Amino acid sequence: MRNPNRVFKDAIYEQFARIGKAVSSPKRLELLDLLCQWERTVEALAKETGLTVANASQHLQALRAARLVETEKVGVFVTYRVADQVVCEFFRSMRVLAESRLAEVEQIKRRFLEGREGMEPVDRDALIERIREGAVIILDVRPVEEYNAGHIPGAMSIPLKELERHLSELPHNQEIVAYCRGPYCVLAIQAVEMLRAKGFNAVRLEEGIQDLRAIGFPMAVGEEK
Amino acid sequence: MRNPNRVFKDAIYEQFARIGKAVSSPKRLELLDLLCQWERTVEALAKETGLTVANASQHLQALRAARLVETEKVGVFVTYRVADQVVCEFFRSMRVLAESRLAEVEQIKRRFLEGREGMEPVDRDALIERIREGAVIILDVRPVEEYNAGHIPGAMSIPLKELERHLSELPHNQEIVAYCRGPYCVLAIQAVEMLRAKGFNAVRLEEGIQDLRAIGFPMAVGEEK
DNA sequence: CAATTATTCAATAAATTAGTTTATTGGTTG
DNA sequence: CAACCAATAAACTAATTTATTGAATAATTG
Repeated sequence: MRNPNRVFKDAIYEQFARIGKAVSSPKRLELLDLLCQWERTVEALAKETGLTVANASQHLQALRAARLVETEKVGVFVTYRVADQVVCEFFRSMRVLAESRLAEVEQIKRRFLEGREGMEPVDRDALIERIREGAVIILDVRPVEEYNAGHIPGAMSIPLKELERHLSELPHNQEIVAYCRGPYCVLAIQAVEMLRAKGFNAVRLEEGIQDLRAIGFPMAVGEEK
Repeated sequence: MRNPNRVFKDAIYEQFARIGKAVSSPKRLELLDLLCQWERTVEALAKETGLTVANASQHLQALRAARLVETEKVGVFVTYRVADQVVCEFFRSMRVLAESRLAEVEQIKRRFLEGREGMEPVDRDALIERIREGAVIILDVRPVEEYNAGHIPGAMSIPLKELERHLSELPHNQEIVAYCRGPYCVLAIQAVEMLRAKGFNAVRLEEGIQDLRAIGFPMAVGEEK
Protein backbone atom coordinates (compact mmCIF):
# COMPACT_ATOMS: atom_id res chain seq x y z
CA MET A 1 0.00 0.00 0.00
CA ARG A 2 2.51 2.63 -1.17
CA ASN A 3 -0.05 4.68 -3.09
CA PRO A 4 0.43 8.28 -1.92
CA ASN A 5 -3.24 9.13 -2.52
CA ARG A 6 -4.27 6.33 -0.17
CA VAL A 7 -1.74 7.42 2.45
CA PHE A 8 -3.11 10.96 2.22
CA LYS A 9 -6.73 9.91 2.53
CA ASP A 10 -6.03 7.55 5.39
CA ALA A 11 -4.24 10.34 7.23
CA ILE A 12 -7.06 12.82 6.65
CA TYR A 13 -9.92 10.55 7.66
CA GLU A 14 -7.94 9.45 10.69
CA GLN A 15 -7.96 13.08 11.80
CA PHE A 16 -11.70 13.39 11.26
CA ALA A 17 -12.16 10.22 13.27
CA ARG A 18 -10.43 11.86 16.23
CA ILE A 19 -13.49 14.06 16.56
CA GLY A 20 -15.77 11.07 16.08
CA LYS A 21 -13.98 9.01 18.71
CA ALA A 22 -14.23 11.88 21.17
CA VAL A 23 -18.01 11.98 20.80
CA SER A 24 -18.53 8.21 20.66
CA SER A 25 -18.97 7.72 24.40
CA PRO A 26 -22.24 8.59 26.20
CA LYS A 27 -20.40 9.96 29.21
CA ARG A 28 -18.15 12.19 27.13
CA LEU A 29 -21.22 13.57 25.40
CA GLU A 30 -22.84 14.32 28.73
CA LEU A 31 -19.68 16.09 29.87
CA LEU A 32 -19.53 18.08 26.66
CA ASP A 33 -23.18 19.02 26.97
CA LEU A 34 -22.58 20.38 30.46
CA LEU A 35 -19.47 22.26 29.37
CA CYS A 36 -21.50 23.90 26.62
CA GLN A 37 -23.45 25.61 29.37
CA TRP A 38 -20.50 26.75 31.40
CA GLU A 39 -17.00 25.75 32.53
CA ARG A 40 -16.55 23.44 35.52
CA THR A 41 -13.91 21.70 37.62
CA VAL A 42 -13.26 17.98 37.28
CA GLU A 43 -14.92 17.28 40.59
CA ALA A 44 -18.06 19.23 39.71
CA LEU A 45 -18.32 17.41 36.38
CA ALA A 46 -17.78 14.04 38.04
CA LYS A 47 -20.51 14.74 40.57
CA GLU A 48 -23.00 15.94 37.99
CA THR A 49 -22.47 12.97 35.70
CA GLY A 50 -22.19 10.30 38.36
CA LEU A 51 -18.65 9.37 37.37
CA THR A 52 -15.70 8.78 39.67
CA VAL A 53 -13.25 11.65 39.58
CA ALA A 54 -10.54 9.51 37.98
CA ASN A 55 -12.90 8.32 35.29
CA ALA A 56 -14.20 11.82 34.60
CA SER A 57 -10.63 13.03 34.35
CA GLN A 58 -9.85 10.39 31.76
CA HIS A 59 -12.87 11.24 29.65
CA LEU A 60 -12.07 14.92 29.86
CA GLN A 61 -8.55 14.25 28.69
CA ALA A 62 -9.97 12.36 25.73
CA LEU A 63 -12.04 15.42 24.85
CA ARG A 64 -8.96 17.58 25.24
CA ALA A 65 -6.91 15.29 23.00
CA ALA A 66 -9.47 16.00 20.28
CA ARG A 67 -9.09 19.74 21.09
CA LEU A 68 -12.77 20.08 21.88
CA VAL A 69 -12.10 21.37 25.39
CA GLU A 70 -9.35 23.31 27.12
CA THR A 71 -8.10 23.44 30.68
CA GLU A 72 -6.91 26.11 33.03
CA LYS A 73 -5.34 25.41 36.37
CA VAL A 74 -6.25 27.80 39.14
CA GLY A 75 -4.76 26.80 42.46
CA VAL A 76 -5.50 23.15 43.10
CA PHE A 77 -8.44 23.15 40.71
CA VAL A 78 -8.43 22.38 37.02
CA THR A 79 -11.21 24.06 35.10
CA TYR A 80 -12.41 22.55 31.85
CA ARG A 81 -14.21 24.60 29.24
CA VAL A 82 -15.16 24.16 25.60
CA ALA A 83 -12.37 25.27 23.28
CA ASP A 84 -14.68 27.20 21.00
CA GLN A 85 -18.36 27.96 20.53
CA VAL A 86 -18.30 25.93 17.29
CA VAL A 87 -17.84 22.83 19.45
CA CYS A 88 -21.24 23.50 21.03
CA GLU A 89 -22.77 24.07 17.63
CA PHE A 90 -21.34 20.77 16.46
CA PHE A 91 -22.66 18.99 19.52
CA ARG A 92 -26.07 20.47 18.89
CA SER A 93 -26.05 19.39 15.24
CA MET A 94 -25.24 15.88 16.42
CA ARG A 95 -28.09 15.99 18.90
CA VAL A 96 -30.50 17.23 16.24
CA LEU A 97 -29.34 14.51 13.87
CA ALA A 98 -29.91 11.86 16.54
CA GLU A 99 -33.37 13.25 17.21
CA SER A 100 -34.28 13.20 13.55
CA ARG A 101 -32.80 9.81 12.65
CA LEU A 102 -33.24 7.77 15.84
CA ALA A 103 -36.85 7.28 16.82
CA GLU A 104 -35.63 5.83 20.11
CA VAL A 105 -34.77 9.31 21.37
CA GLU A 106 -38.38 10.45 21.20
CA GLN A 107 -39.54 7.17 22.75
CA ILE A 108 -37.21 7.47 25.71
CA LYS A 109 -38.30 11.04 26.29
CA ARG A 110 -41.99 10.15 26.10
CA ARG A 111 -41.60 7.28 28.51
CA PHE A 112 -39.76 9.50 30.97
CA LEU A 113 -42.38 12.23 30.83
CA GLU A 114 -45.49 10.07 30.86
CA GLY A 115 -47.47 10.30 34.02
CA ARG A 116 -45.98 13.64 34.96
CA GLU A 117 -48.48 16.41 35.33
CA GLY A 118 -48.24 19.41 33.11
CA MET A 119 -45.49 18.05 30.89
CA GLU A 120 -47.73 17.81 27.87
CA PRO A 121 -45.89 19.27 24.93
CA VAL A 122 -46.76 22.91 24.47
CA ASP A 123 -47.03 24.86 21.25
CA ARG A 124 -43.44 25.98 21.17
CA ASP A 125 -43.66 28.70 18.58
CA ALA A 126 -46.60 30.30 20.37
CA LEU A 127 -44.75 30.05 23.66
CA ILE A 128 -41.60 31.57 22.23
CA GLU A 129 -43.72 34.34 20.76
CA ARG A 130 -45.21 35.09 24.18
CA ILE A 131 -41.68 35.12 25.61
CA ARG A 132 -40.58 37.57 22.95
CA GLU A 133 -43.54 39.80 23.78
CA GLY A 134 -42.75 39.71 27.49
CA ALA A 135 -46.24 38.38 28.15
CA VAL A 136 -45.02 35.80 30.68
CA ILE A 137 -42.69 35.50 33.64
CA ILE A 138 -39.55 33.69 32.47
CA LEU A 139 -37.70 31.59 34.99
CA ASP A 140 -34.16 30.30 34.51
CA VAL A 141 -33.67 27.46 37.00
CA ARG A 142 -30.06 26.61 36.18
CA PRO A 143 -27.18 27.40 38.54
CA VAL A 144 -26.35 31.10 38.66
CA GLU A 145 -23.05 30.80 36.75
CA GLU A 146 -24.86 29.27 33.79
CA TYR A 147 -27.46 32.02 33.91
CA ASN A 148 -24.69 34.62 33.89
CA ALA A 149 -23.02 32.96 30.93
CA GLY A 150 -26.12 33.51 28.81
CA HIS A 151 -29.85 33.68 29.39
CA ILE A 152 -33.12 34.84 27.90
CA PRO A 153 -33.29 38.63 28.31
CA GLY A 154 -35.64 39.51 31.14
CA ALA A 155 -35.54 36.03 32.70
CA MET A 156 -35.40 35.72 36.48
CA SER A 157 -32.61 33.55 37.87
CA ILE A 158 -33.80 31.17 40.58
CA PRO A 159 -31.79 27.93 40.60
CA LEU A 160 -33.95 24.90 41.26
CA LYS A 161 -32.28 24.30 44.61
CA GLU A 162 -33.39 27.70 45.85
CA LEU A 163 -36.79 27.74 44.23
CA GLU A 164 -38.71 26.64 47.33
CA ARG A 165 -37.27 29.55 49.32
CA HIS A 166 -38.17 32.11 46.67
CA LEU A 167 -41.74 31.15 45.89
CA SER A 168 -43.02 34.36 47.44
CA GLU A 169 -41.31 36.37 44.70
CA LEU A 170 -43.47 34.76 42.03
CA PRO A 171 -46.96 35.90 41.05
CA HIS A 172 -49.99 33.62 41.07
CA ASN A 173 -51.92 35.59 38.49
CA GLN A 174 -49.43 35.27 35.63
CA GLU A 175 -48.11 32.42 33.58
CA ILE A 176 -44.60 31.29 34.49
CA VAL A 177 -42.35 29.69 31.85
CA ALA A 178 -39.43 27.72 33.26
CA TYR A 179 -36.45 26.63 31.18
CA CYS A 180 -33.07 25.04 31.82
CA ARG A 181 -30.30 23.47 29.69
CA GLY A 182 -32.48 21.90 27.08
CA PRO A 183 -34.78 18.98 26.28
CA TYR A 184 -32.78 16.40 28.27
CA CYS A 185 -32.15 18.47 31.38
CA VAL A 186 -34.57 17.74 34.19
CA LEU A 187 -34.27 20.98 36.15
CA ALA A 188 -37.18 22.78 34.48
CA ILE A 189 -39.36 19.67 34.74
CA GLN A 190 -38.85 19.54 38.48
CA ALA A 191 -39.37 23.28 38.80
CA VAL A 192 -42.68 23.15 36.96
CA GLU A 193 -43.82 20.20 39.05
CA MET A 194 -43.06 22.07 42.23
CA LEU A 195 -44.70 25.28 41.02
CA ARG A 196 -47.86 23.47 39.91
CA ALA A 197 -48.06 21.67 43.23
CA LYS A 198 -47.97 25.08 44.93
CA GLY A 199 -50.76 26.39 42.75
CA PHE A 200 -48.77 28.40 40.24
CA ASN A 201 -49.60 28.51 36.55
CA ALA A 202 -46.33 27.13 35.18
CA VAL A 203 -45.21 25.55 31.92
CA ARG A 204 -41.89 24.26 30.67
CA LEU A 205 -39.96 25.50 27.67
CA GLU A 206 -38.06 22.51 26.30
CA GLU A 207 -35.52 24.55 24.40
CA GLY A 208 -32.24 25.43 26.06
CA ILE A 209 -29.92 28.33 25.50
CA GLN A 210 -28.07 26.61 22.66
CA ASP A 211 -31.33 25.93 20.85
CA LEU A 212 -32.55 29.48 21.23
CA ARG A 213 -29.23 30.87 20.08
CA ALA A 214 -29.42 28.61 17.04
CA ILE A 215 -32.77 30.09 16.01
CA GLY A 216 -31.40 33.60 16.38
CA PHE A 217 -32.92 34.38 19.74
CA PRO A 218 -31.14 37.30 21.46
CA MET A 219 -29.11 36.49 24.57
CA ALA A 220 -28.22 38.45 27.67
CA VAL A 221 -25.12 37.86 29.78
CA GLY A 222 -24.25 38.70 33.38
CA GLU A 223 -26.74 39.70 36.03
CA GLU A 224 -30.03 41.31 35.16
CA LYS A 225 -30.74 44.90 36.26
CA MET B 1 -28.24 3.56 40.72
CA ARG B 2 -32.06 3.58 40.76
CA ASN B 3 -32.36 7.33 40.19
CA PRO B 4 -34.81 7.73 37.30
CA ASN B 5 -33.16 10.97 36.15
CA ARG B 6 -29.86 9.15 35.78
CA VAL B 7 -31.50 6.26 33.94
CA PHE B 8 -33.10 8.76 31.57
CA LYS B 9 -29.90 10.67 30.90
CA ASP B 10 -27.89 7.50 30.41
CA ALA B 11 -30.44 6.28 27.87
CA ILE B 12 -30.48 9.58 25.99
CA TYR B 13 -26.72 10.02 25.76
CA GLU B 14 -26.37 6.40 24.75
CA GLN B 15 -28.53 7.20 21.74
CA PHE B 16 -26.44 10.24 20.85
CA ALA B 17 -23.35 8.06 21.14
CA ARG B 18 -24.74 5.73 18.47
CA ILE B 19 -24.15 8.55 16.00
CA GLY B 20 -20.73 9.21 17.48
CA LYS B 21 -19.70 5.57 17.29
CA ALA B 22 -20.80 5.40 13.66
CA VAL B 23 -18.49 8.28 12.76
CA SER B 24 -15.58 7.24 14.98
CA SER B 25 -13.85 5.10 12.35
CA PRO B 26 -11.76 6.60 9.54
CA LYS B 27 -13.03 4.07 7.03
CA ARG B 28 -16.66 4.66 7.89
CA LEU B 29 -16.10 8.38 7.43
CA GLU B 30 -14.57 7.79 4.04
CA LEU B 31 -17.54 5.64 3.06
CA LEU B 32 -19.96 8.27 4.29
CA ASP B 33 -18.11 10.98 2.41
CA LEU B 34 -18.41 9.01 -0.82
CA LEU B 35 -22.07 8.28 -0.21
CA CYS B 36 -22.70 12.00 0.25
CA GLN B 37 -21.76 12.37 -3.41
CA TRP B 38 -23.89 9.58 -4.73
CA GLU B 39 -25.17 6.07 -3.93
CA ARG B 40 -23.01 3.04 -4.63
CA THR B 41 -22.93 -0.74 -4.36
CA VAL B 42 -20.89 -2.49 -1.68
CA GLU B 43 -18.35 -3.62 -4.21
CA ALA B 44 -17.87 -0.15 -5.65
CA LEU B 45 -17.43 1.30 -2.16
CA ALA B 46 -14.97 -1.41 -1.21
CA LYS B 47 -12.90 -0.78 -4.30
CA GLU B 48 -12.84 2.99 -3.88
CA THR B 49 -11.82 2.82 -0.23
CA GLY B 50 -9.36 -0.05 -0.51
CA LEU B 51 -11.34 -2.28 1.82
CA THR B 52 -12.20 -5.93 1.35
CA VAL B 53 -15.85 -6.44 0.44
CA ALA B 54 -16.58 -8.23 3.71
CA ASN B 55 -15.01 -5.44 5.72
CA ALA B 56 -16.79 -2.71 3.75
CA SER B 57 -20.06 -4.56 4.27
CA GLN B 58 -19.49 -4.60 8.02
CA HIS B 59 -18.74 -0.90 8.17
CA LEU B 60 -21.76 -0.09 6.03
CA GLN B 61 -23.96 -2.09 8.34
CA ALA B 62 -22.60 -0.10 11.26
CA LEU B 63 -23.61 3.10 9.46
CA ARG B 64 -27.01 1.61 8.77
CA ALA B 65 -27.47 0.62 12.42
CA ALA B 66 -27.07 4.31 13.26
CA ARG B 67 -29.65 5.08 10.53
CA LEU B 68 -27.21 7.27 8.65
CA VAL B 69 -27.50 5.21 5.46
CA GLU B 70 -30.15 3.06 3.83
CA THR B 71 -30.01 0.10 1.47
CA GLU B 72 -31.96 -1.05 -1.51
CA LYS B 73 -31.56 -4.41 -3.11
CA VAL B 74 -31.80 -4.46 -6.91
CA GLY B 75 -31.15 -7.89 -8.35
CA VAL B 76 -27.96 -9.26 -6.87
CA PHE B 77 -26.68 -5.83 -5.92
CA VAL B 78 -27.23 -3.91 -2.71
CA THR B 79 -27.10 -0.15 -3.11
CA TYR B 80 -26.21 2.02 -0.14
CA ARG B 81 -27.21 5.66 0.03
CA VAL B 82 -27.36 8.34 2.72
CA ALA B 83 -30.64 8.23 4.59
CA ASP B 84 -31.13 11.99 4.44
CA GLN B 85 -29.36 15.11 3.24
CA VAL B 86 -28.95 16.21 6.90
CA VAL B 87 -26.49 13.34 7.28
CA CYS B 88 -24.23 15.01 4.70
CA GLU B 89 -24.62 18.35 6.42
CA PHE B 90 -23.63 16.73 9.70
CA PHE B 91 -20.63 15.08 8.11
CA ARG B 92 -19.59 18.42 6.68
CA SER B 93 -19.95 20.17 10.04
CA MET B 94 -17.70 17.49 11.50
CA ARG B 95 -15.16 18.01 8.77
CA VAL B 96 -15.21 21.77 9.27
CA LEU B 97 -14.80 21.31 13.02
CA ALA B 98 -11.81 19.03 12.46
CA GLU B 99 -10.28 21.59 10.09
CA SER B 100 -10.72 24.40 12.57
CA ARG B 101 -9.63 22.55 15.72
CA LEU B 102 -6.98 20.11 14.45
CA ALA B 103 -3.98 21.82 12.94
CA GLU B 104 -2.80 18.41 11.73
CA VAL B 105 -5.40 18.46 8.96
CA GLU B 106 -3.86 21.52 7.34
CA GLN B 107 -0.36 20.08 7.81
CA ILE B 108 -1.24 16.80 6.12
CA LYS B 109 -2.82 18.64 3.23
CA ARG B 110 0.18 20.96 2.80
CA ARG B 111 2.62 18.07 2.87
CA PHE B 112 0.62 16.21 0.23
CA LEU B 113 0.42 19.20 -2.07
CA GLU B 114 3.97 20.45 -1.72
CA GLY B 115 6.09 20.02 -4.80
CA ARG B 116 3.05 19.78 -7.05
CA GLU B 117 2.90 22.40 -9.73
CA GLY B 118 0.00 24.77 -9.81
CA MET B 119 -1.52 23.68 -6.55
CA GLU B 120 -0.75 26.96 -4.83
CA PRO B 121 -3.85 28.05 -2.95
CA VAL B 122 -5.92 30.38 -5.08
CA ASP B 123 -8.04 33.28 -3.93
CA ARG B 124 -11.22 31.30 -3.49
CA ASP B 125 -13.71 34.10 -3.25
CA ALA B 126 -12.35 35.71 -6.41
CA LEU B 127 -12.43 32.34 -8.17
CA ILE B 128 -16.00 31.65 -7.07
CA GLU B 129 -16.93 35.11 -8.28
CA ARG B 130 -15.45 34.38 -11.71
CA ILE B 131 -17.39 31.09 -11.76
CA ARG B 132 -20.59 32.93 -10.93
CA GLU B 133 -19.90 35.37 -13.75
CA GLY B 134 -19.30 32.56 -16.22
CA ALA B 135 -15.86 34.05 -16.96
CA VAL B 136 -14.16 30.63 -16.91
CA ILE B 137 -14.60 27.10 -18.22
CA ILE B 138 -15.78 24.92 -15.34
CA LEU B 139 -14.81 21.28 -15.41
CA ASP B 140 -16.39 18.59 -13.23
CA VAL B 141 -14.02 15.62 -13.23
CA ARG B 142 -16.06 13.26 -11.02
CA PRO B 143 -17.81 10.17 -12.41
CA VAL B 144 -20.87 11.01 -14.48
CA GLU B 145 -23.42 9.77 -11.90
CA GLU B 146 -22.04 12.18 -9.33
CA TYR B 147 -22.18 15.01 -11.82
CA ASN B 148 -25.80 14.17 -12.57
CA ALA B 149 -26.66 14.11 -8.86
CA GLY B 150 -25.60 17.75 -8.55
CA HIS B 151 -23.08 20.06 -10.20
CA ILE B 152 -22.17 23.68 -10.76
CA PRO B 153 -24.55 25.09 -13.38
CA GLY B 154 -22.78 25.35 -16.72
CA ALA B 155 -19.98 22.96 -15.75
CA MET B 156 -18.73 20.43 -18.31
CA SER B 157 -18.67 16.81 -17.22
CA ILE B 158 -15.43 15.04 -18.14
CA PRO B 159 -14.52 12.33 -15.62
CA LEU B 160 -10.81 12.21 -14.91
CA LYS B 161 -10.49 8.79 -16.55
CA GLU B 162 -11.76 10.18 -19.84
CA LEU B 163 -10.01 13.52 -19.68
CA GLU B 164 -7.07 12.54 -21.87
CA ARG B 165 -9.43 11.52 -24.67
CA HIS B 166 -11.40 14.77 -24.54
CA LEU B 167 -8.61 17.32 -24.43
CA SER B 168 -9.51 18.56 -27.90
CA GLU B 169 -12.83 19.85 -26.58
CA LEU B 170 -11.09 22.28 -24.25
CA PRO B 171 -9.87 25.75 -25.24
CA HIS B 172 -6.26 26.94 -24.80
CA ASN B 173 -7.13 30.60 -24.62
CA GLN B 174 -9.41 30.48 -21.60
CA GLU B 175 -8.93 29.66 -17.93
CA ILE B 176 -10.20 26.21 -16.89
CA VAL B 177 -11.35 25.61 -13.32
CA ALA B 178 -11.51 21.94 -12.32
CA TYR B 179 -13.34 20.70 -9.24
CA CYS B 180 -14.30 17.34 -7.74
CA ARG B 181 -15.66 16.08 -4.42
CA GLY B 182 -13.91 18.52 -2.15
CA PRO B 183 -10.62 19.41 -0.51
CA TYR B 184 -9.56 15.80 0.16
CA CYS B 185 -10.48 14.33 -3.19
CA VAL B 186 -7.56 14.01 -5.56
CA LEU B 187 -9.41 13.94 -8.88
CA ALA B 188 -9.22 17.67 -9.57
CA ILE B 189 -5.56 17.77 -8.55
CA GLN B 190 -4.70 15.11 -11.10
CA ALA B 191 -6.85 16.79 -13.73
CA VAL B 192 -5.11 20.13 -13.27
CA GLU B 193 -1.69 18.48 -13.39
CA MET B 194 -2.56 16.79 -16.67
CA LEU B 195 -4.05 19.93 -18.18
CA ARG B 196 -1.04 22.04 -17.20
CA ALA B 197 1.32 19.48 -18.65
CA LYS B 198 -0.57 19.77 -21.93
CA GLY B 199 -0.30 23.53 -21.93
CA PHE B 200 -3.74 24.48 -20.66
CA ASN B 201 -4.35 27.31 -18.23
CA ALA B 202 -5.97 25.32 -15.42
CA VAL B 203 -6.59 25.88 -11.73
CA ARG B 204 -8.26 23.82 -9.05
CA LEU B 205 -11.28 24.79 -6.99
CA GLU B 206 -10.87 23.08 -3.62
CA GLU B 207 -14.52 23.29 -2.66
CA GLY B 208 -16.80 20.39 -3.47
CA ILE B 209 -20.51 20.29 -4.11
CA GLN B 210 -21.38 20.01 -0.41
CA ASP B 211 -19.29 23.08 0.37
CA LEU B 212 -20.82 25.14 -2.40
CA ARG B 213 -24.31 24.09 -1.41
CA ALA B 214 -23.52 25.16 2.16
CA ILE B 215 -22.64 28.68 1.04
CA GLY B 216 -25.85 28.92 -0.94
CA PHE B 217 -24.39 28.28 -4.37
CA PRO B 218 -27.08 27.18 -6.85
CA MET B 219 -26.92 23.60 -8.07
CA ALA B 220 -27.96 21.90 -11.30
CA VAL B 221 -29.00 18.25 -11.58
CA GLY B 222 -29.09 15.82 -14.50
CA GLU B 223 -27.33 16.33 -17.82
CA GLU B 224 -26.54 19.77 -19.13
CA LYS B 225 -28.24 20.99 -22.33
C1' DC C 1 7.18 21.05 56.60
C1' DA C 2 3.55 17.72 57.38
C1' DA C 3 -1.15 17.16 56.14
C1' DT C 4 -4.74 17.91 52.99
C1' DT C 5 -6.99 18.29 48.65
C1' DA C 6 -7.77 18.12 43.50
C1' DT C 7 -6.24 15.92 39.78
C1' DT C 8 -3.62 12.78 37.04
C1' DC C 9 -1.10 8.55 36.17
C1' DA C 10 -0.43 3.57 35.94
C1' DA C 11 -1.96 -1.03 36.07
C1' DT C 12 -5.41 -4.22 35.53
C1' DA C 13 -9.51 -6.84 34.06
C1' DA C 14 -13.61 -6.73 31.26
C1' DA C 15 -15.79 -5.40 27.22
C1' DT C 16 -15.89 -3.78 22.62
C1' DT C 17 -14.19 -3.15 18.04
C1' DA C 18 -11.54 -4.03 13.65
C1' DG C 19 -9.87 -6.87 10.17
C1' DT C 20 -9.32 -11.55 8.12
C1' DT C 21 -10.82 -15.90 6.60
C1' DT C 22 -14.16 -19.05 5.48
C1' DA C 23 -18.85 -20.30 4.98
C1' DT C 24 -23.69 -19.19 3.69
C1' DT C 25 -27.59 -16.76 1.58
C1' DG C 26 -30.36 -15.30 -2.29
C1' DG C 27 -30.84 -14.03 -6.66
C1' DT C 28 -29.46 -14.59 -11.75
C1' DT C 29 -27.96 -17.04 -15.82
C1' DG C 30 -26.68 -20.57 -18.93
C1' DC D 1 -30.97 -27.15 -11.72
C1' DA D 2 -26.08 -26.35 -11.70
C1' DA D 3 -22.83 -22.68 -11.80
C1' DC D 4 -22.05 -18.18 -10.63
C1' DC D 5 -22.00 -13.81 -8.29
C1' DA D 6 -22.82 -9.94 -4.76
C1' DA D 7 -23.43 -9.54 -0.23
C1' DT D 8 -23.75 -11.05 4.41
C1' DA D 9 -22.86 -14.01 8.41
C1' DA D 10 -19.99 -16.47 11.50
C1' DA D 11 -15.79 -17.48 13.72
C1' DC D 12 -11.64 -16.02 15.14
C1' DT D 13 -7.43 -13.10 16.45
C1' DA D 14 -5.52 -8.78 17.52
C1' DA D 15 -6.07 -4.30 19.10
C1' DT D 16 -8.47 -0.73 21.49
C1' DT D 17 -11.49 1.16 24.92
C1' DT D 18 -13.67 1.29 29.48
C1' DA D 19 -14.15 1.43 34.46
C1' DT D 20 -11.82 0.52 38.68
C1' DT D 21 -8.29 0.77 41.92
C1' DG D 22 -4.45 2.57 44.18
C1' DA D 23 -0.38 5.38 43.86
C1' DA D 24 1.79 9.74 42.39
C1' DT D 25 1.88 14.76 41.71
C1' DA D 26 1.31 19.45 42.77
C1' DA D 27 -0.64 23.27 44.98
C1' DT D 28 -2.51 24.91 49.46
C1' DT D 29 -3.16 25.08 54.45
C1' DG D 30 -2.36 24.54 59.24
